[in-house]
Amino acid sequence: MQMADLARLAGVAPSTVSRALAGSELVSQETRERIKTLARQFNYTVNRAATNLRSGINRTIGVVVPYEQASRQSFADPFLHGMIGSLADALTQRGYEMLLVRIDAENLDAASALIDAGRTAGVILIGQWRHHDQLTAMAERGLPLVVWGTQLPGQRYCTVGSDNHLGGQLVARHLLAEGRRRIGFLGDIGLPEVAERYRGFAEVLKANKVALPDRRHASVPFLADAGRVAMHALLEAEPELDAVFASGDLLAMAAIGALRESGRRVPEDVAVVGYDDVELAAHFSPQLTTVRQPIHEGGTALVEILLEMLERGEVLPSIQLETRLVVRQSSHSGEPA
Amino acid sequence: MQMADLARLAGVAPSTVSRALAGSELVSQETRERIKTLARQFNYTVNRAATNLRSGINRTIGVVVPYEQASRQSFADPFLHGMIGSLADALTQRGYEMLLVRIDAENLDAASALIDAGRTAGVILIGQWRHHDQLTAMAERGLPLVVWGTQLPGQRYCTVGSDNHLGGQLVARHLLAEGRRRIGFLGDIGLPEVAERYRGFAEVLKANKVALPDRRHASVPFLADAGRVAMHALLEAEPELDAVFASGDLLAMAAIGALRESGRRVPEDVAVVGYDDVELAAHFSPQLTTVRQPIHEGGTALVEILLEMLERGEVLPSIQLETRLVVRQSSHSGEPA
DNA sequence: GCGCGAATTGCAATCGATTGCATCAGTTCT
DNA sequence: AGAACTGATGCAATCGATTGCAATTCGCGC
Repeated sequence: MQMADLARLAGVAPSTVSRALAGSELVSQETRERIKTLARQFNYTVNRAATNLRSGINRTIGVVVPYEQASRQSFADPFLHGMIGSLADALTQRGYEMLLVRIDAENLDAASALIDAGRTAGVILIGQWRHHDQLTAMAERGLPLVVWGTQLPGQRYCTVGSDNHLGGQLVARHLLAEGRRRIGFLGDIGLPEVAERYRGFAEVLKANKVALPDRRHASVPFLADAGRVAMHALLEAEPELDAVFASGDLLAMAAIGALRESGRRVPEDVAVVGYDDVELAAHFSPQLTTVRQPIHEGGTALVEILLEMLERGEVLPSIQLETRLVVRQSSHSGEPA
Repeated sequence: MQMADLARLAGVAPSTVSRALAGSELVSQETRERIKTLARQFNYTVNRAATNLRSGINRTIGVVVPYEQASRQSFADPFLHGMIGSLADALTQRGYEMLLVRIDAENLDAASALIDAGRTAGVILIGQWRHHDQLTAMAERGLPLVVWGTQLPGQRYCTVGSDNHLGGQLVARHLLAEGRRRIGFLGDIGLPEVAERYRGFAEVLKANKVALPDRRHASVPFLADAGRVAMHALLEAEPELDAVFASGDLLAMAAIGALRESGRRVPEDVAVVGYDDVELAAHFSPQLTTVRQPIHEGGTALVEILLEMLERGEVLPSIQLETRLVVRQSSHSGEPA
């Protein structure tokens, strides 16, 4: 069943059917209704590939979730999940479709093939990973691209994200105020976002003359198992640890599990702070202190900026979302250790 | 830049370029290499809409995640998230693309438009929701469709899922063995999967002459907040509750939070069992006892069955995945209450 | 009664690829 | 040398829609 068939059934030309289904005013109200009804009756839907080809209009957006060969399955992070949900909703609401694509993080510019092939109108990339350079190159080729991540100096592409540097500072100040002094850090500073969090965090500690030796920093991907293992290692290296800043809520939760296993209480013995404020953070036990990244606003912003870039044909400036610390139980004891 | 341009650059006909890029043996090895190199140099990628239109081949699959108007944002469930990740990986690995689509759960057959429009080759639907009838109608129209859900008697479409009935039984037996007698249930039995879990659960209780009055059953969607509220309500109605079976891990976690708030200990005062075994279940505290749904296998099975259905052009039989109880801390106390 | 404009509808070219068939050069065989 | 065949490439129709422009109809004013 195709447009020509429907045209025959309706006794009109295909062009009229095309216009009618598109709701064009050029077709009389009556004909329009008649054709639409007929289409519904016969389960006819306009072929998307043909429309796309002829009109050049494409209303699908590629959402790229890179994976790292090394740390198999980077899809386990609840923050990432929330972001995908938020993007799906934002795109659907604006009448766009969402193509979910996984590519190798070592080869981020494979994402540009989506656009070159006319597959998607634009691309939303989740995370900068280790390839700032590739992203810059893509933006300079004029590819419509928006990245969830942190804003780096002199950056040519558009990012949306929280103020990671500030976030790190907030955590450090909070833990210091809680009287903690032997503070560890969990996260992979090879990733720009994490690096910024670490930078803000380390700055404040330094300004307060609190040491942050290397042994208090465990490099670990966003995976629960890895987090647990890393936390145990951290405790081994520094048994007197009294607080941990995990660069993601998933890591924070895994860390809490490990701390419990080692016989420590949270927050009494060790305070834990996460990053993201995923939905479960408020329902975890103990409820998780964390830096809130407004996920819903983030998804909406990514979509809106990308769509505006498509319309205007130019790269728009990056955005930093409101970033604040949400203090809950995991870091807040009446009597700090 | 399109195929004709590349043909001109290479000094050959477009047809040759087409064959070369498709890796056809009809083109000499040498020409093929030359054209491929040229294409790479100029960032040329074959237009997908055109290919799709002409060849009729479509390698994208629609993954449909329904939402319920009533319980806003059904995208918060970690099990759902894991499933999406698993599907994305399985599809990518087989060279398919994944279109993530949200539709109104009241109108599931909107999913068929994806296929009618040639947008996707087939559809994977997550959850049966309340519209068994619509799904049956779709399958009878011959739409390539696979559903994550539970197998219902006389069903005409293909489902993949755990053995929900067995799962419910396992939970009941376990809780009884732990000495629990006043057991509550959290979940919406309007959903077939949950209904089956409840059926198995209730059967075993009945067979053991343990009462399951209505006041011990709270109907609640898969949302953390709702779970928390429902758990409090359950405690109000039945303060002596000594166990809860939550029909999803998210609900179980929320329930544990609520139990703590009410001053009860888990598992000493109240045992909690979930369903799904999401990744975090093992890292929660207390570690969550739950019925394992093998998510990775599930995603793989959904994809493989759908692809085979596309190939064979017929509906394949449903599958029930291995279903077992994973006993962890949340339900297992040395001395049951 | 004729011309003119507005409202509808139809014609045919077009989007960017794919593919059956024809073509052509070069070998091989007799 | 000519026929038959093989391997590589080109020609042109085709996929299913959209859209600029032409054509038709109708009402209305003069």
